[in-house]
Amino acid sequence: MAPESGCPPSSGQPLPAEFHARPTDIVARDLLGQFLWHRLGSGRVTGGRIVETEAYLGPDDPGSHARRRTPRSEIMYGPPGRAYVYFTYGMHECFNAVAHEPGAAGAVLVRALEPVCDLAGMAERRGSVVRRADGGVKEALLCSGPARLTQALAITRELNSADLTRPPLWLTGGEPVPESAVAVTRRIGLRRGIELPARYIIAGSPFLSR
DNA sequence: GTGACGATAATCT
DNA sequence: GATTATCGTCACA
Repeated sequence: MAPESGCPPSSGQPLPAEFHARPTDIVARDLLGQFLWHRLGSGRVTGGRIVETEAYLGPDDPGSHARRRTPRSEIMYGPPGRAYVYFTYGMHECFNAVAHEPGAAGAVLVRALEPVCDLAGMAERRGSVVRRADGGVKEALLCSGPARLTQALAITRELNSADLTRPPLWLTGGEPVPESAVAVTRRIGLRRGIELPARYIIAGSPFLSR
């Protein structure tokens, strides 16, 4: 699909809540190749194709916010298919999709997108770091990190607990990604639980973090 | 190209 | 009072 040709594309159907009601690591794998969209107050839709995710499990995962059940992590124990947006490092927001089996807890951190719709708006929100000397845009820097993509898509904590099956913040289906294109690594940036292989990427994508 | 470091505030102990 | 699921900048190669 060429960027900006029908944004968002009408072909993709919203992912149903049942998509998220499965083991968290399975959902993290299956979110690769799907689309994340945000309809802004202006009516404009911005978003892209998911190329990198991480699974964060329940109380037994030392790297997960859900290792303790607190007011912040409570949403990870709630119904699958909602947004978990948290604030960290004093300046960054990160977006997760709550995903787990009945009775469990967990969420999938979306770490990187391939930009598809409203690249100009993304560039504006991301600021001078994505601008080239000649005025062009470094597309690989727009959404290549969990805090970068929330900034590019204007996703804030106000969207915490939003229903991801419908606008203004929602997910739609894309072309399935074959196993041969998927790689699994340890998670990034953690102090605890970093050894768990729970980061899923579309190998070789130019839009990954790091 | 790589690696070190400071910014900055919500959340939790 | 300590910690943090990050990023941009700076030094150096």
